[in-house]
Amino acid sequence: MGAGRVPLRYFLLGLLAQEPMSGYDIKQFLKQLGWLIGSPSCGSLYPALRALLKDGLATVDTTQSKGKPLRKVYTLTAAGKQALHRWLGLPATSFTLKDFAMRLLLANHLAPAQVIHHLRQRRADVADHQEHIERAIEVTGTTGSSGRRFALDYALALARAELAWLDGTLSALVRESSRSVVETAV
Amino acid sequence: MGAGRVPLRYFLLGLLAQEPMSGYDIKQFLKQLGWLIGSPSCGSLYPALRALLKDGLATVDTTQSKGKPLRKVYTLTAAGKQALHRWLGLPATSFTLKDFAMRLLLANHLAPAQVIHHLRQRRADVADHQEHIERAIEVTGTTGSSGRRFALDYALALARAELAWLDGTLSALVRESSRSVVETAV
DNA sequence: GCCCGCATGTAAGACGTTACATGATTAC
DNA sequence: GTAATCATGTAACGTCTTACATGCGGGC
Repeated sequence: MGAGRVPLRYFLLGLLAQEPMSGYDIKQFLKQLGWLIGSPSCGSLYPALRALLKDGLATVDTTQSKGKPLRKVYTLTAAGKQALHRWLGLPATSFTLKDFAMRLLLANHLAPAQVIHHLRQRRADVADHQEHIERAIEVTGTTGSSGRRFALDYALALARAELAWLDGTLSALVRESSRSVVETAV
Repeated sequence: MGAGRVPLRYFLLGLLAQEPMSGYDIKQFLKQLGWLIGSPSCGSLYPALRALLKDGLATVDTTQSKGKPLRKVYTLTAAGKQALHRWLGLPATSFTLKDFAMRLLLANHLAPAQVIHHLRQRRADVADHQEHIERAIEVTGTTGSSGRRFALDYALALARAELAWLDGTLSALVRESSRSVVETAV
C-alpha cells in the first residue's frame, strides 16, 4: 500500500456506511469539512468507487432526475460493511493527522470503548512526538538556524493543542461512558 | 506535479543550502524533527539527490572514512541556490500543513519581510479554513453523526491553535523588524 | 554468532493529481 | 451568450512507498 496511509477506498467504505451517496455527494461532503481530510479529485474518486463495485463491497443505483445528469448512488453491501469494520477495528498502526481525522469522522461506527482506544493511541503518539520536539529544542538551544527554531516551535504548539483537545475529548467520553454504565447498572 | 505539493527536490535544495549533507544526514535531520515533515524513504531520497546532480544544482564529494561505508556529501552549486530562491520567493499558492512546515524550516533563507509575508498568507488560509469549519458547525447543530461533530471540533481546535501561534509569531517578527528599521534609521 | 547502526542504492507497484472531455440546466 | 453548477469519466504523469540487495564494524 502506497504508504502507511489510508487508501481512499477504505475511507469511502466509511462514508457510504453513513448513508448511500454519489461520487459528487462525497466530494461536496468532504469539501465542507475543509482542509482536514481534503476532497479527492475526480481521477481518484470515481475509479475508487468502481473498484468497490468490482469487489462486491457496494452496489449502484443509477437515477436520472428530469433535466439533471444521471446520478450513481452507491450503497454498501454486507461485505462492504464487514470490510469497513475489519479496517476500523484492527491494529491501526500509528496514523498521520489525516488518517486520524478520517477515523475520527467515522467514529460513530465504533463502540465508545473503541473510540476511546483510538483517541488514547493518538494521544500516545502525539505525546511521543511532543517529547521528541522538546528534546530537539533543548539540544538545539540557541544554535541552529532560525528556520529550525521556527519549525520546532510551530510543531510544539500544534502538538500541545492537539494533546489538549485529545485530553478534553477523552475525559468527556470517559465520563459519559462511565455514566451510561452506571445507568445500565441501575 | 503530482499535487500542489512540494516535490522533495525543492526541499532538498533548502536543506543543502544550510550545509552540505549526505542522504543519510538528511534522513537523520528530518527524523529528528519528528512528524512535522516526516523522513523521506530511501527510494525517494537517493534518486532525488542524483537528480539534483544531473540538473547541475549540486555537486558530490565522496568521502571514505576508514572502516565506514562511503559517504556522498552533496553541496549546492550557484545554480542550485538560484533555483532555491526562485522557489522560495515565488507565489506560493496556498500550501498544506506540510508544505508550510517545509518553508518555515527554510525561513532563514528569506528576508524577514518575506517570512512575514508567508506567515500572513498562511494566516489568511487558516482563518478561511476556521470560518469554513465554524459555518459547518453552525449548520450541523446537533444533527449529523457524532463522528462529524468530533471531526469538526478537532479541526476547529487545531485551526485555532495554529492561528494563535501565527499571530504570536507574527507580532514578534513585526516588532523585531520595526525595531531594526528604527535602529537603522538611528 | 547475531543483530543493529551506518550508508547507499534499485525495482515494482500503489496512489493520486492535473488536465481534458462531455453534456444538460440555471442564472445573469 | 457566457458562466457556473451538477455529474461522470479517462489518460498521462509524477511521486512516493515498500521491499529487497549490499557491505562493513561494533556491542552483547
